[in-house]
Order: sequence, then C-alpha cells, then structure tokens
Amino acid sequence: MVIPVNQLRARGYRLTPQRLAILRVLNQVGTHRTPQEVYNLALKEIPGITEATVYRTLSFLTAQGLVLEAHVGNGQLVYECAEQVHHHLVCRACQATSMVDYADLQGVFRDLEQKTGYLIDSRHVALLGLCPDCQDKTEHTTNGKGER
Amino acid sequence: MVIPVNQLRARGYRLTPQRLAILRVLNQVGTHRTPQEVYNLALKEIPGITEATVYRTLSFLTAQGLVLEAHVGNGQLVYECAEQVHHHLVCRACQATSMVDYADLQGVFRDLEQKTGYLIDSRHVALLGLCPDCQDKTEHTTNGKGER
DNA sequence: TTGCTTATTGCAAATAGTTGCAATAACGAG
DNA sequence: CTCGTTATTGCAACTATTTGCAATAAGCAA
Ligand SMILES: [Mn+2]
Ligand SMILES: [Mn+2]
Ligand SMILES: [Zn+2]
Ligand SMILES: [Zn+2]
Repeated sequence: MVIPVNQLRARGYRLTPQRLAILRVLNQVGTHRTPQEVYNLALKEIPGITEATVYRTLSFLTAQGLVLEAHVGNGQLVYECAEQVHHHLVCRACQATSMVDYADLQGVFRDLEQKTGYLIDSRHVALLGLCPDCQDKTEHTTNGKGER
Repeated sequence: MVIPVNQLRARGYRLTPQRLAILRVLNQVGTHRTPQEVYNLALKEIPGITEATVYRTLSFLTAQGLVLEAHVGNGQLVYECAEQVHHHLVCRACQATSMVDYADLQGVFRDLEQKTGYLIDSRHVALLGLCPDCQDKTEHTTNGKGER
C-alpha cells in the first residue's frame, strides 16, 4: 500500500514530513486511533511535532479522503487509514467493534438519495448497540418482551 | 408533551431543578442544540447552574432515552428532546440538515442484526453528503463521470 | 542551485469538555 | 414534618481540541 504522494501535490498541497509520518503511523497500526495516540506515535518519528499539527493533519487527511474518522460511542473521535472503506457496529457495553461491509449500507444510501435528492457519501458510519456477548450478560434483567 | 417525572424517580434517579430546566429548554427549542447553547438557555432558568452539570445532565438524559445526541459533521455534539426518534442527512458544504424517517433505516438494521448477532439501537444517526443545492453549486467543477 | 511564493508548522492563548471531591438537597421512611 | 441516606451539584483542577499569528520550509521557476 502506497502513500499517494502525487495526489496531494497534484492538488496543490505540500508533502510534509509531519503528514507522511502520520500517514505512516496510521498505516502501521491498521486500526482506529485517537488523536492523542497518533500524537504519541508520531512523536517517535518527528520529535518536534505538536498536538495542534496532529489535529490539523488528521482533519486535513480526512478531508482529502486518505483517512477515515468516526465517533465510536465513547465520545472520542478516532482515525484510521482509508485503504478499504467500511462501517462499524459498536457495543455500548463492552466497546467491542465489528466491521460492516461498505456495500451493506449502499442500498439504503441509494434509496435515501432517491427520496431526498441528497448525495450521501458517509464512508465510515458507526452504529451502536449490544454485541452478542453483552446481550447474554443482560438477559436476566429482561423479560423477553422487548420493552424499552 | 409531558416530562416523564415518574420514569426517572421510578428508576431511582432524582428529579432535580437542573434536570427539569434542561429538559424544558430542549423541549422548547425543538431542534438540535450544542451543550454551550443549552447551558446559556438553562442559565436563564437556573442562574447558578454550571457547565459541568449541563454536560453531565445531557449525557444522563441521553442514557435514559429522554434526549437524543448526534455528531452532525461540524465536530460539535448536539442534543435534542427525544419525542420522536429519527435520523438525519447533513450537508457537508452548507450544514443543512434534513430528517430521515426512523423506519427508513430499520430494514438495514434488521438485516445487520441477522448477519452479526448484534442488537442495533442507534436512534439518531447522521449521514453526511451534499444537499441538492450544494450539488448544483459544485456541478461545474465535476465532469459528470463521478470520479472521487 | 538559488530565490520566491505561500502552504504549513510551532507556539501560546483560547475554548471545550471531563473528573474528583466535599457540600448540598431529593425523597422515602418513620 | 423531620431525619438519614446517598444521588447530584458546584467548584476547581485537569485534559482535550481549536485558533491566530509569526516563523518555517515545500515546491516551483529560473
Ligand atoms: Mn473503521
Ligand atoms: Mn435530530
Ligand atoms: Zn459488548
Ligand atoms: Zn448544502
């Protein structure tokens, strides 16, 4: 997997060591990371890098489509490289996250586009709920009637 | 529309003036508000109320299902009363938000539940994209080929 | 290579949101 | 109505995130 150097430059943006480092960090870890975590990892590569730059760079890379961001329930924004787009199911109870095929939401997206005229381009949605395990654990507190 | 006083007490929580005021504020405005906005409005009713209390109360009311929260693209968390659940389409360009029937996403939710075993209970999803107007405005910069 | 333009960074100050803890006050029991 | 238990608040310190601005350094042209 290659960093799209050219892409950025072609669009008039600059290829700075900070941006490359952050992109590299996200590529290596492979999963979601908070800005703070990215900052700490990037610090090893670019000793002088600042948090402000990390925040700004993550937003920038997200806007450019090279990185995905998401709120995964705990209030923290997280980022990851955008190699393959996808969505998520996140457990409210244990924070477990599972992937959802991008294609699995395309249908609804298309339907909603028809109805509303909007062009929908969410590439990293997180839906909340309870994972199978946590459903079991809370089973004794429910009566199976599905009441809220 | 009535504040579910009993509900809260029945669950062992207390019905404080702060909670009532915040609930009232959200009921009156009817739409999404940021914690800061809620704070300023609540301040008129409870002069001594603090921001910490507002943040905590909004989380609490969300957990209790009396309030809905959502990230609507601009990085800000927003809250609103949970009279009728629904979802949203938000324009990345002009921030316009339109409602999406809750039922319109139920289908996918059920499908995903089948596939994954998760129980999905997101009651206020925000999907991002471009509203019809903003699509027109950026039309001249695209070539109709739909490239990213 | 050298110099110029200007996008990007670092810094510091500002704003937003969270948390521990002691004081307060809901509210059920008597 | 009075009292005791304990959930909730206010406060202050702390952490997270954003922003303005001057200094820096990509990247292009010569
Ligand atoms: Mn992801
Ligand atoms: Mn809403
Ligand atoms: Zn779980
Ligand atoms: Zn728009």
